[in-house]
Amino acid sequence: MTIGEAAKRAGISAKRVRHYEEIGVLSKAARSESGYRIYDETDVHILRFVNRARNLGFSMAEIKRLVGLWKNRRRASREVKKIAKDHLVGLEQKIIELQSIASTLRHLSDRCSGDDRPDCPILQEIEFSSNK
Amino acid sequence: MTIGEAAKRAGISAKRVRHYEEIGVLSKAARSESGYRIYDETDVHILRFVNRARNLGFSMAEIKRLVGLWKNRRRASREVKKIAKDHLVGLEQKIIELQSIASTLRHLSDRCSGDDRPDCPILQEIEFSSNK
DNA sequence: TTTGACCTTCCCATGATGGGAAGGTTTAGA
DNA sequence: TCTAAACCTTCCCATCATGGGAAGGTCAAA
Repeated sequence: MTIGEAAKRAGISAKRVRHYEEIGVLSKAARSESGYRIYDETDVHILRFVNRARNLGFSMAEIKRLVGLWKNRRRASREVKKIAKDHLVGLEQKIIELQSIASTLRHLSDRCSGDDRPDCPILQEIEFSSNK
Repeated sequence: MTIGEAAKRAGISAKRVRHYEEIGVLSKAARSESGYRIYDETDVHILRFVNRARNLGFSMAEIKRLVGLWKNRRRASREVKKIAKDHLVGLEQKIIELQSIASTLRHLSDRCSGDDRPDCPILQEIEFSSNK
């Protein structure tokens, strides 16, 4: 099938499929006589896998490794778990950071009248708070 | 003072200061005869403000507006509060999304032995889960 | 045969920086 | 006074994952 068909079946854009080939997540596609890329069910399967991993927030570098491990039936599950765990740790840190920021903003926002008056604790606190 | 001094006092890099000028967060700096940018205390003050807003996760577009409002003593606090609230809503959505992803990953990770065996629920679930 | 819907490669843009090159300026010390 | 270090300048490239679009070739149906 053509790139457009494969992309549609995987639920992503053809642009992305070419990109995934370029960065090595997908191996180079076979070509028709006229130069069109040719895909089969296995490729669609991989593309779906990539898309789902992406929805779990994995970076393309991580996904590249995951696809490699996924193709290899003899890999140790340890490797996969390590990638997932590392990713999870990063996520958890990010969540804590965002929660801290959100909490600060809620505090500031609550104390701002938010009307026609110019007085604004939000600006004042951004202005005078310590860095970080 | 020179750009290096101003940057140091604000706790950021000189690169960033030039960048902030380029995107209009900072107005164009005066120049010495030899073409060096010249800064004063007010500029350092603004740079610190920008850096703090950045630490609160505001985008440069939002910061640009905040700096504008901050300079204007007659602005309505409503405007500032709206920017902060909008930002907060975005943050909260992001947090929920990351928490959902983290929860899925924890679940997957817990069920993977993570040893020499090849069986790996993580890959299996990424493979067969529905999209999104 | 024409037309429209594909496909190809290539370049540019995003956001907020950092890196580094090539070249000019200033400052401090020998 | 000369020189070397430590600044400064602009300009271009890279990040990351993706979209937009141009210019041009291919294919399938009418």
